[in-house]
This record gives sequence, structure tokens and C-alpha cells, in this order.
Amino acid sequence: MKLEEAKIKYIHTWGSLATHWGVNKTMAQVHALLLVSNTPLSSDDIMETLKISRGNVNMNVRALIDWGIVRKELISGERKDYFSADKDIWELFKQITKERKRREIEPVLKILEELHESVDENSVEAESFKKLMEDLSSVTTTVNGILEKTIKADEHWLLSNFTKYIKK
Amino acid sequence: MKLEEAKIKYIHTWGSLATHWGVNKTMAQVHALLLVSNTPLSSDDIMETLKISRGNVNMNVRALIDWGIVRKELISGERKDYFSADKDIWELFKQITKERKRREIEPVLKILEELHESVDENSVEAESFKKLMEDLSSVTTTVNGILEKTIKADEHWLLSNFTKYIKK
DNA sequence: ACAAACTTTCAATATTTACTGAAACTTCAG
DNA sequence: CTGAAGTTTCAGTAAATATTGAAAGTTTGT
Repeated sequence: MKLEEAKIKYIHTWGSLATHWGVNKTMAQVHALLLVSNTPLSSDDIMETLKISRGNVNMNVRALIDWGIVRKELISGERKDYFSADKDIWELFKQITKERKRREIEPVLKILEELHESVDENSVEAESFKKLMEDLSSVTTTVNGILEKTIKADEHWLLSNFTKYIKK
Repeated sequence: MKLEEAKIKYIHTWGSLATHWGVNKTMAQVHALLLVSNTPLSSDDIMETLKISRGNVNMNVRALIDWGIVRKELISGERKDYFSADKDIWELFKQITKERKRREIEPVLKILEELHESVDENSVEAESFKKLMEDLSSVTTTVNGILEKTIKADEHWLLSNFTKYIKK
């Protein structure tokens, strides 16, 4: 297989995986394109390669920059903005995890706790509802804790020590 | 806050979280409803509570059953099907993780490996593409391994925080 | 064998989400 | 200041997804 062909196939694969995880396809494809490119690309390059509009490129590149996984590169003697993606994939995973945690996990934990606190009845039903809220919080916190340790840890260290962590 | 109100708020919260994770809102709400209910519910109960159509209830309940997190309860003397959700939230997490792994992570790993193998060039560019495929595989495999260890981990430790429910 | 009770399916439709493209805005050089 | 080069915004539209509802299918009791 030619390299270019493999790159294109990768861009498509990544795009369709993204949709399963609530990330929009174009955003994933732009990111994949920047990852496989060995030089920074301009908006026009991206537009042309992915066949999408200028507005779309702009919005998705900005989102990627917000997520901290793509950055502007200033090329001297050029007026255009150029973009490139960090090639450290572990870093990418860390950034995405942090972002999701902040945006999604924390707000949900907050609501579960609020609901737990605010039910003032004492019936068996109320108790079992409170128990459910506790269980949900507990699993969420545990998984969150695992992810947190994961993103803080060095890859190799982590793999060899994970079992220890789980069994305590 | 009245218990019923808290339940409804929980159902909505869970539904909106679901959309961020590529799970459809109704499916999450049906699941949430079954979780907070202390008795099994019929299709009609679900239709009425969530104000959705019979067809929608049927499709989403079936999807939940496929995922192994909801089951049919046969109530003697009744012709209707009744449904209930397992109250063990850790089990829920395990089922969902297994399912995603099978449907999403494994196919992607397979494609990354194929792409890595099939590029036969020897240029610097080709090498850096192969490196990228390796890195992506490596992070995916690592995260996958963590999830795997998590779901296989000693249940006593994990569940020590949870009081088991006794079915009514 | 019939029909009531219940479940399933799926084409049509509604809703949500993403994308386009043109206009407005910004920056910079002369 | 002027206009060329580049960027951003966002209303309108297209595409993707979810939902309905009615018809077809199934099961059960008599």
C-alpha cells in the first residue's frame, strides 16, 4: 500500500471511531490529518485535503486548540496561520481525559451529591434512592481516580503497578 | 425535595450525560427509570412515565437487554413483560466497558496494525507514519489493559463500598 | 380455531447536530 | 488611509439520528 493511501485510510478510521465517542467526525479527521502530516498545514491545505469548507475548518481547528491538542505555528515570512498536532499520543490521551473529566464527570458527581443530600424523606424507598446515588458516585469516583492516576503516571510504571493499586 | 422529584431529576441528568458519550438519551433514561424503580416496570409504565411511544420503548429496552444491563421479569399471573435493571452499578460499568471494547477498541486496533503492516515504503515519512500507528496502538492497548484489569479485579475490594440489594 | 392481549417492525417524520458560504471583521504593508 | 490577505462568525441548509404510530406478528386462553 502506498503511504498516502494508508494515511487517508487512517484519517477515515479515526473519524468514524470518533463518532462513537461523541466527538464530531470532522474534528477527529482534522486532528488525524495534522498527526500524519510531517509539516504544519494551513487552513487551505486542510480544506483541500478533507474537502470541507473554510468555516468548518476554522471551527474545528479552534476546538482542537481549545482542547490543547493542536497548536498554531507561526512560519516566518508567511501571513497564513499554520497548524500542527503534538505527536506524543500519550499526551493526547491525557489532555482528552482531563477535558472530559472537567466537563462531564465533575458536574455529574455534583448533581448526584446534591440529589443525595436534598431528599429528606426517611422511607425505605428514599433510602434505596440515596443508596443508588452513593453507588453511582462511588463508581464514578473510582473510575475517575483510576484515570487520574493513569494520566499522572509514566506509562511503564503504570502498567507494572496497576494491579497493586486495584488490590490495594 | 420530594423523592419523586429527585428521581425525575436524576433520570434527566443521566439522559443528558449519555448524549455526551454517544449513547442515546432515551436509552439512558429508560435505564435510569428502571434503576430508581423498586419494582419491575411494564412497557406501558415506561411509556407513561417518560412520555415516549411504544415502539421507542421496545427498541431501547431491547438494546439494554442486549447490553446485558436490563432483564425481563416474568410476573406470574400477568401476560405483560416486565423489566428491571440490575442494581449493582459496578456490574453495569463492567458490562458497558466490555461492550465498548468489543465493538470499538478491538476493530480500531486491528486497522492500526493492518496499516502498519501494509506500508512497504522505507522513506523517513513512511517510518514516522509507522511510528504513529505503533504509538496509537500502544496507548489504546494500555488503556484497554487498564480497563480489563479493572473489570477483572477482585470484586470484594471493589464492592466493599457497596451494600448489596436484596430483591423485593 | 378464534380473538384478545401483547410485542415487534419499520416507513414516515421530527429533532438534533454539523456544515456551508458569504459577509463582517482584523491585520498588515505601502 | 487603502486595499489585499487572511480569519471569524453565524443564519440558513444539509445530513444524521431518534421517534412515532400503525400494521403485522406472536402468544395465550377458551
